[in-house]
Amino acid sequence: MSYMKAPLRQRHILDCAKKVFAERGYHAANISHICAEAGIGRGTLYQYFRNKKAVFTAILRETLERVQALMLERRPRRMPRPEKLVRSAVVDWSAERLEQLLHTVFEDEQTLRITLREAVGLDVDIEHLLGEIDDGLIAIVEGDLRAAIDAGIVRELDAKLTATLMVGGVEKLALAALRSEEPIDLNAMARETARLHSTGLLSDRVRESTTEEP
Amino acid sequence: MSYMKAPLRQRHILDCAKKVFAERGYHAANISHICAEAGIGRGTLYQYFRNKKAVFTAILRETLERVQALMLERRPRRMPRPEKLVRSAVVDWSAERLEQLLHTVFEDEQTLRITLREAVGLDVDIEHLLGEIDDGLIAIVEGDLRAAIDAGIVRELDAKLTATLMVGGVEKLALAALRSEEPIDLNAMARETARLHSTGLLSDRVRESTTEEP
Amino acid sequence: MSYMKAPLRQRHILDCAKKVFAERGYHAANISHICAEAGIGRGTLYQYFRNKKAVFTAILRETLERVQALMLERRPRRMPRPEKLVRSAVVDWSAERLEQLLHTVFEDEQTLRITLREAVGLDVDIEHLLGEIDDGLIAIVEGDLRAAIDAGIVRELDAKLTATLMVGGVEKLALAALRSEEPIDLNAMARETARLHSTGLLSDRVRESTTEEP
Amino acid sequence: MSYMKAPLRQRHILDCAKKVFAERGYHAANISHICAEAGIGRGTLYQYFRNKKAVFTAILRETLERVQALMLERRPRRMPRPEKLVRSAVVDWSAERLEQLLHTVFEDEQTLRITLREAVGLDVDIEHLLGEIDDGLIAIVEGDLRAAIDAGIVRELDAKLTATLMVGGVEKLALAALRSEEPIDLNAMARETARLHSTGLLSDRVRESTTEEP
DNA sequence: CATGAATGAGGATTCATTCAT
DNA sequence: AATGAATGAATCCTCATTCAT
Repeated sequence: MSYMKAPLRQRHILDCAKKVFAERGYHAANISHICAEAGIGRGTLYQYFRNKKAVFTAILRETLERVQALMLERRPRRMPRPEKLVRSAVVDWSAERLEQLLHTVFEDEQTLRITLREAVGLDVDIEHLLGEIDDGLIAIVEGDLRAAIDAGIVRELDAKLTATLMVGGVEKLALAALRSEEPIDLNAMARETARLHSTGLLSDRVRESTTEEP
Repeated sequence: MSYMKAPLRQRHILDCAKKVFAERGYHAANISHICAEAGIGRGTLYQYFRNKKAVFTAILRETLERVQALMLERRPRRMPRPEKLVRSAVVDWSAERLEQLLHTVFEDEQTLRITLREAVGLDVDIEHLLGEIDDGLIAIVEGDLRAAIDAGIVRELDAKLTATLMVGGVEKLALAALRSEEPIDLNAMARETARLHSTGLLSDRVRESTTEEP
Repeated sequence: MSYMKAPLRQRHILDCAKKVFAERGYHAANISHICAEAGIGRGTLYQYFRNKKAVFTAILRETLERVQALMLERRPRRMPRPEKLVRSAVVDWSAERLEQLLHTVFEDEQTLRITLREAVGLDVDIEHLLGEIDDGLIAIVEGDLRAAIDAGIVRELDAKLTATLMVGGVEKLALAALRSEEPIDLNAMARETARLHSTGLLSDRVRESTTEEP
Repeated sequence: MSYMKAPLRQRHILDCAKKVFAERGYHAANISHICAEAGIGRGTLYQYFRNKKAVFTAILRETLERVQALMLERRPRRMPRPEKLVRSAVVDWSAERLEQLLHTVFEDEQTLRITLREAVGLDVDIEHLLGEIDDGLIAIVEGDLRAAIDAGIVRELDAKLTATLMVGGVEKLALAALRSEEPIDLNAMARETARLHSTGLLSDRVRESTTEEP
């Protein structure tokens, strides 16, 4: 095809592959599909990637790198004392943190689709990568949680487990949206997740404990 | 191999296929693997299932049927007035409901693995089945939530969205356990999920709203 | 199924097989189709026929037997002297003979279809049977021709070759009708064939030979 | 095997396939046989043809194309007045036309065998192609007949039906020759067919009609 | 006899990958 | 470097036939 410097072309192939994998899934996506999308010959792809799986893992690895970059970058900052805060402010802050996380990791819908759907259940190596991405996501949320616990904003709880529940919840919202072919609004999802998890389900009418006077 | 009446053999094949699919995933599992596991010739399988996909969907369909049976069966009962309840009791009850749900739907680890991992991202038909299972799970939790809202136990909130978050959360716990090859303790997961979602994250030290006096 | 004496059941299977083979052709017709049509179990068929091919050849053999019976039966009779005859009478007689032949051999449309279409190009044994049927048909026409030549009604010509042309012609008419899904009118075909072959194409205006005076 | 540019290789495969199909028939011919004959790997064939049937129909389609080309090319020319002609000249001319037709359409014995034997009774699509070939052949002969009728050389008759009879006759001769494994002499067949059909069977001694004077 | 459960040889087809040009 | 022609391992699936019940 047209001239392109090697790194540029690699980037180009990766973008096309991401599109094709997102649309068809790993197995249904052929090397031919990717090469056609990229406008290159079938042999050319093999000058940039060792094999099909290498193309796929390269995509996941980019996602993982974004997650890991975020882990380093998002050192928990000092937090205000809880007495200075109202619940709604915490929810807002929490939602923003989650939004930022989701937007960074799932930078486009294709990445979301690949990570949450097409890469699932493929192969041990890919499963491992997926695990690392998940661990990263959870670790980030967990970090925030720990900081908030330390600051007395969040009560004492199992931070990792809680982070897993939160990430799983928000991902399920995304999956449901993927399925219904609605446009995906990560912000709304983050906001709802933050709200529910912060405040909990129970009505104020439920008593705190038995020991309360009648 | 040995003689077996049709319905029995079908059952037998299905059980073996479930095992093989859970162990190797859809694509890596060959018809030969399943037949070897079942101790039958390759042709025999085709007397009971149209093709490989039909075997797989039969497994999912059984799971779906359990979900749907539970939907009918689990009509929400009368609930006590919230003033009669303490939080821990609600959490216990909620956890029990979730446990029951998980145990019924994911009756064994193989089913769990197939539903949450191996069936993901395969094909539109399978995706559709998975969607129905998910919808069922969520609808069941949603029903409980609505009943609790009506009884004043749970505050007013988007029941479906909340149910989705809860189901997603608990499934993520299960997935994480699958990955780490720990034994899977659905009860613990249900319990933790119920606790977190009931009570929320925030410490009591965070004020309810700005308007409160100092 | 219902009780049936052996020869009767064999007959029944053969009739059903004929129907199925005519409708679907040899390869597309499964043993299952035939057994379903006959209302018997798949194993039962093998008590009456050695294998699939034996069923098919049995059908062809019946046709062949009809042809051979006709060969014996249709000894050429005395024919009138040609001077006693007019062309139209000869055509009529010839058409009748051909009609009789076709009706006897192709006793129903299924037989016609199987003999002319479904049995063609299958296998050496079947090809051989088909050849015998063809030879028989041709020999019968040839016999008539020879008798007519001896009687001076038909001019001296290669009787076998001529018979082949006639049989081929009328079969082609039948094949064309099969293709167009028109109802098959063997009588009309016989009549037209007889007429053309008797009289020839040429107009009277074409001179007999060069030596004629101007 | 060795490198070959696409169109050349396609041609090569087609020629080899023709040979194999002619020798073994459609069902007995495996893809492996064809590839072995062509000296290529099994996968290579699928770069040029979608599937086995596509290879076969490509062969038939080439035959059909030759027939259709001939239809366009062979516009009936002016014919002399019948009074200028003698029968033998007409027969010669007619035979030549038929020879030309047969040689063009059945350019080799393989094509003949495939068209008349191996392609018969296979499948609706193939049957349709065969029908088109037949229709073309018949239309060509029919065109000649109509021209000859217009010129007064051939008497008034059903041109299409007559053409069908002629084509069927000559094809039967070819089939008989195929069966007996004699070498196939299309010229001789054309000649005999032309002669018989032109002149008819009847001896001159049969009177034209009853109304003739004694 | 009748049945239908079990079988496995046999073939078509796909597609990632290699390699000559 | 780019191409696309060639490859063949890998696998699903069909269906005639056998045989236990």
